[in-house]
Amino acid sequence: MKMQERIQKLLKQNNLKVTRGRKEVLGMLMKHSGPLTIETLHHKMKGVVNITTLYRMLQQFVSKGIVYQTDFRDGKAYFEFQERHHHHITCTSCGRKEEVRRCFDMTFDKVEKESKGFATIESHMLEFFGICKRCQN
Amino acid sequence: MKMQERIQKLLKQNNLKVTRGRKEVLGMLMKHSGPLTIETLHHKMKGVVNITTLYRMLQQFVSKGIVYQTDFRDGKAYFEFQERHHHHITCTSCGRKEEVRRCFDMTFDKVEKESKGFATIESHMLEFFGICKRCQN
DNA sequence: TTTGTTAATGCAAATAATTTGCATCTATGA
DNA sequence: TCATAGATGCAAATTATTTGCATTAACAAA
Repeated sequence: MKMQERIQKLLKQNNLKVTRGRKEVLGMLMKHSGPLTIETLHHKMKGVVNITTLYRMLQQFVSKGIVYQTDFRDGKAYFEFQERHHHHITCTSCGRKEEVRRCFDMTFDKVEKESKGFATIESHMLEFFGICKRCQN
Repeated sequence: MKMQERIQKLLKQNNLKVTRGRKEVLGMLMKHSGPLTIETLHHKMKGVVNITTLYRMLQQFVSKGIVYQTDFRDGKAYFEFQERHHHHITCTSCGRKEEVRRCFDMTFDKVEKESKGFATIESHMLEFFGICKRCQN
């Protein structure tokens, strides 16, 4: 399936109007591998969408589960479209990031069952921090 | 062991000077259960430490592994002193939080082994999001 | 195709979070 | 007691995020 077609489907499934802005932003996230800040994303899309709209758009994408939102302890939010769900390790010295392909979803089912106040877990965020080999030398 | 004694030990072990500010801040984090923002912490300690110092202090505590830093997708950082390491579920509707006592450290060892670029994982951050039972009704 | 409704967007401004530079002070080891 | 590196405070700058409101565009129904 072509990307534009896929984006259209994805938006409709989530009751979101198919606008030029959304198509472009989702497209950019799909093409780009790795998490992006709003600022960077805005830069990459110069002129296409206002930064306020970007904030609102991404909030929606995250709440619909289309986009993964995460945090690398540097004071800004990161967003990533994930072909397969995954996480990251970040070097606390240089910021280098590596994908963590391992999936923890099975363990997470147990969290749901053990919770008193929550019936459903919709999403999670998991990030690792360490010193990369390059920085260690 | 008394709390003040414990704090002193904790700071010395981490090559941090034992200052009044650090003792008070760590003490406050220990007494309070649950994650706090810098803003809230600053409020609770009115007059004792400057907010800039608080930022620097907490950054150190986190990098030394004394304090757990996390993120609840609301644009600010949260800090928690954890007697036993744990995580949280947050309601995306009302913000209510519940502790997740389950420990994932065994699984995380595997992440370390499987990584190419990182030899040691120093910390991680794991947060769950969903709708709490109260909001579901 | 036209129209009405509702959601989406842009813009300007406000607010909130975090960082920086620099001068001063203080904990601690010699 | 003294020297020094690290810790702190203050003011200001920077960066991230949100709000209110007016305008526009998507799309379902006529």
